[in-house]
Amino acid sequence: MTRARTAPDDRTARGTDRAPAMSDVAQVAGVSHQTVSRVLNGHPNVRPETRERVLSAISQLGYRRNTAARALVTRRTGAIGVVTEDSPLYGPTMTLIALENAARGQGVYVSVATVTRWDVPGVQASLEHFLDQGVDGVVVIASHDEAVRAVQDYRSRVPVVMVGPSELDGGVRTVAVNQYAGARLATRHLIEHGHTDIVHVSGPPVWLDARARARGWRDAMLQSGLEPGEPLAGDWTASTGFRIGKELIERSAARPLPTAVFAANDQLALGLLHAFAESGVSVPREVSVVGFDDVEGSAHFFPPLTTVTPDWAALGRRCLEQMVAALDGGTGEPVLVRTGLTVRASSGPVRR
Amino acid sequence: MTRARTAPDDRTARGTDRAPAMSDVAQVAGVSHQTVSRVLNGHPNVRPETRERVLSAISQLGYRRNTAARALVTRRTGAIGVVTEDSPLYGPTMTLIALENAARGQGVYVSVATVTRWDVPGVQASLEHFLDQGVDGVVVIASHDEAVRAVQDYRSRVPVVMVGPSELDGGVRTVAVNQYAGARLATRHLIEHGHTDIVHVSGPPVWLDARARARGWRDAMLQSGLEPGEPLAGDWTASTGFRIGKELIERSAARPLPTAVFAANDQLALGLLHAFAESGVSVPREVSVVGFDDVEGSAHFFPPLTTVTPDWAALGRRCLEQMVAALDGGTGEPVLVRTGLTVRASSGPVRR
DNA sequence: CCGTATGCTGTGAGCGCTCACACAGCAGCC
DNA sequence: GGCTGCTGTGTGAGCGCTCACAGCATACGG
Repeated sequence: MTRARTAPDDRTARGTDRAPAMSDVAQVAGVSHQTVSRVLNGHPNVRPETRERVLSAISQLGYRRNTAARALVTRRTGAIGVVTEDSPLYGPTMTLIALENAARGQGVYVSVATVTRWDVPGVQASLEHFLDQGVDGVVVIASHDEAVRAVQDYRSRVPVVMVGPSELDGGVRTVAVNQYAGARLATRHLIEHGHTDIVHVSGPPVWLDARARARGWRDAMLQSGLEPGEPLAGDWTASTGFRIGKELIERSAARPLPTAVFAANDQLALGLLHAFAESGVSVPREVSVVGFDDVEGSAHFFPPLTTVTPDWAALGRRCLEQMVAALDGGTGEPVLVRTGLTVRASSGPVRR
Repeated sequence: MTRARTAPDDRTARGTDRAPAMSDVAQVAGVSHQTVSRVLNGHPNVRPETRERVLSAISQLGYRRNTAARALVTRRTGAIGVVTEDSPLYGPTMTLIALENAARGQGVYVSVATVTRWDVPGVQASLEHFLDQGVDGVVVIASHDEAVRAVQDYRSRVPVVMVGPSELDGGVRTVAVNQYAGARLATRHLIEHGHTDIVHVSGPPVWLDARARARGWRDAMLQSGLEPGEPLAGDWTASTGFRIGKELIERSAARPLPTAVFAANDQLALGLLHAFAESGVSVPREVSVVGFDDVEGSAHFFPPLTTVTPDWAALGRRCLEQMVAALDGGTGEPVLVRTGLTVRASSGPVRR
């Protein structure tokens, strides 16, 4: 009685090891499988009494709809893929979390794939991975030049949303934090405190984020009639911030220390703070420091860090909205999410 | 010619909008669909020449096997679910990344769900979510008491692996960082530098991790004939570390500052460093501080933090191994992953 | 009293794949 | 020659669901 295969007229005598199917529910409720399907899909034309019988049969059997069978016929798996970086960068992690939360609220499953380097083969391998899985759409959390190129070059059957670039050609939808506005906010904050010599330590220039932040700083400077000079190119790490901080101090014999530094992210700012502290340069008395991201713990850096605070949760939510719109075949305007500034002890008025 | 439904004898005339199916490949290659399936599944009994024909038909058509159809008959989706916390804690994030990397290497898809609070309903909702999706197994990254209870109480059709607890009853497999050994390592490091008054700031006691770390500290103290006293109960945040640091300083009139503090994680340590710096207490001259996790940037805290360094990548890999073993129906011994100690400037010899 | 509309339910096909099995061809062996 | 075994391939059923459509009531207009 527990044969793996059963004759057609024997369907209800399926092995006890097998999960119940729609036909089992139908039998228990005394209706056809189609009626069960109608109840499950919220079809209106079902008598309330029938609906009740079906629902109670479902809970009695612990029935769970088989997604594979459903996906086979509807051609929708209800899953989306998210490509993100394989290092725990704060922004991408927060975005992923918010995106997942929003997705679960809509009954969308979220699959992840990480990428070690944002090169074309790496990104396209992730896209392939998801297409093999049969996702309905893919979200790529990256504002890296090559990632953008990889996505734009890739013709896929499913919609793609990029988180990072502020807008893109080629039918790729975008959602982004307003990096530019955030950087201007930070720079203006420093200018309002009387700073005129404000150095920018940028992220790696192949990142769109890094360039947008640098542009925001530059434009804020120019608009106040200040000479921005060249930003110091870094990456996103504290080690590089530390190295650049040390360099600024070393060369201060020739070129005096700036009165303020705007770092492209909090890790860079952390490294700068470390370098200044180690060399006895007082922050914010001698140098003000402002970061970007508001990472966990930045309120307890030494001193607590003034930093630009993106609304990551909003980014994740808007991203899912874009994806849902794309799945429904709608058009999508690029979305920009606002940023705030959290002022802490690392920035203050000029004191020279 | 592009009707949605086609007659059986008309299968090859499917609409151009539809992805190619195995039968299309079969037609192009001049074989049966079954032979295509054999090639795809690496079945040995296929003539090399036939295999070549099939492979070239596959690449010519851009064929991709339909996972839904496959899952329907094999009862395996090839996907696993991962439940993790919806805040960007360092350890869980790193574990997820490593797990995903390992999974992709094995052709396993990784679906994620986050949990806001580790209570029974929350955890079980995530498990339900994954069972609805039809995953082959679930990994729960949590060493929280209630999460453990939720998982143990939940009778699921699929294997569950917990990352965090060092071992568990009820058929739940476990993979964990050796918290206990890491905490002993950190404590012994301090003892070897001559410290005798070593305070422990613990994580929230409902976390198994927190208790294991506290036990490691306690045992190391006792084995050296030192009196551990009661640990100070914190949570995992820098704010709490800051508060506790301030309290230690305030009461130092009555009870002198300890010469060393072992914090249950790096965030707590960061808060402690902040409190000490703000009050002019020199680290490590007056107090040594050791953390746990080796988070991004801990090398640039002020001063750079001595901390226990778990091998997160190994944790993720071992976790997937456990899952694969479970899927194959094998038995599984609890796995413990080793920890190291990264010594930096925040700890040093006693100077009193 | 018939024809049409409307609410509720059932029937059957088919999504694209894998599994079990059939079967042809060829070798080797009494 | 006939039996066995092996290799390579094809045939057909069925996984559990949704979709299109058929049916059978009851209602309502003429």
